[in-house]
Amino acid sequence: MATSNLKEEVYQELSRVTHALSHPKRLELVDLLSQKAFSVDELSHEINMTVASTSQHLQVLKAARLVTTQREGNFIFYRIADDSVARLVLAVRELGFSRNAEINRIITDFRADKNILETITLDDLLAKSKKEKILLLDVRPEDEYQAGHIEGAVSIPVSQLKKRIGELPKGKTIIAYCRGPLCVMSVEAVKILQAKKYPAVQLEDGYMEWKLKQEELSH
Amino acid sequence: MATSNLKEEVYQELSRVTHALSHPKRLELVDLLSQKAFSVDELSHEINMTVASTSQHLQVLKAARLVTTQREGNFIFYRIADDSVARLVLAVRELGFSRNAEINRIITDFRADKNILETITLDDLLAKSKKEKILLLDVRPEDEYQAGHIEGAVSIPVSQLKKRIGELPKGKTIIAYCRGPLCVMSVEAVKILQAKKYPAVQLEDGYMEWKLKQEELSH
DNA sequence: AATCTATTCTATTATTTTATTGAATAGTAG
DNA sequence: CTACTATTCAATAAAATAATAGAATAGATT
Repeated sequence: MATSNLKEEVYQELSRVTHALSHPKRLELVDLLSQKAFSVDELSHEINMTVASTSQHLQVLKAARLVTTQREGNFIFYRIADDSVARLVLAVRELGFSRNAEINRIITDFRADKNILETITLDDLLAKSKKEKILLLDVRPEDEYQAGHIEGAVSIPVSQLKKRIGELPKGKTIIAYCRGPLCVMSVEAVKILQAKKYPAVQLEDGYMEWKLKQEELSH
Repeated sequence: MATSNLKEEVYQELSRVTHALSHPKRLELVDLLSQKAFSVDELSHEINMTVASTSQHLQVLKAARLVTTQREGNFIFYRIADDSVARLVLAVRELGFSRNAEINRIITDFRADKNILETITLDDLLAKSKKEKILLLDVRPEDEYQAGHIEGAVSIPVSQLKKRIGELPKGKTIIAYCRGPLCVMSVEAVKILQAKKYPAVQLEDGYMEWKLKQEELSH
């Protein structure tokens, strides 16, 4: 009787995962939650939607078991269920970046528009740190830095960079990073740094990309 | 002007990929195409849908650049665009298998129903081959074997197994594999083999899982 | 107990997706 | 050229999804 429903039933279940990730805002939510836990209210501002809509999308992610919730006082904090969820979204992004001409056009246009000359990846980072003295700068909001950051990084949120720029040493190349390739905080930071004649470069990857890579290396 | 549309536009594009994979039949199609190229007609039989519906789903996959087409005579053959697509679907499956209780229930029930006692994974395979003499048996249709198979495997499609069972050596443990964990051909094969007193075990993984693992190892 | 706050739920409307059917198309073979 | 085949397209109806606004809820604070 249960002869060949196996495939149907399992694919049905699996499609709940892909379906949950099939909406752009939900992809964005998972990417955000890869950084740290957020309240619904915070998330709604980040993704620029009403609280009610944000909540709806979070329900979908929760029903697919991609995120979990935890109440803390008045707030309900959403967090990613597992690093494997971040890994899946990363795989989607890499597939898109490597194979989708439209995405490449969007990013190329953006870089041209922002006069971004040089960016480096995590793979380049090690090589660069051997050639010259570098300082790794985390420009995300401080609570994200505290929830986890790339080893050796120093925290100055981009919002405070102008007034705290004196804290930075001269004579080192500053590598600024934020949430990842779709986050513009490091773009902003590099612009500020270069205006003050600091040698600064943007790291394409963010904290979660580094973390996932660390885990891979330890296997 | 293009100040902060970057994220929106890219997530929009990325969601085309996840959206294409958000339907159970389309997941199944991609899994099938991981084995070899198929015509629309063949695929429609495999996934048990009308040719028109199958074609529609294939258009969706094609629009998301997950598959490509090539005409050969009267037929149009669909193939997977890239191994990274198979890798993505594998990641979805692994996430589902590891974290979704419902999927585990479905599979446990299925195994109980079929009296399946022992299955092994690719990781177990090497260890087992050192302990005892084994024969790796590919029970998929022969054209799939010819399109690519696990190194050292011998082909006897499950449909021919009963009459060709004499070709198999006695005294070796037979490890039967097919398209992967959701394919029942190896289940069937093991049942036939055990009925004839051959020591036989089912390999959970299939050809594509092996191939992706090989690629990983070579990096 | 009453109030306040963050989140979720409900109802509604507009939009998108899906399966089905039958017609149209592109290319093959006679 | 004609008939044939595999595939795609087009039209339809049913179902699912999404955004919105406002009501309801659960827990914290007073």
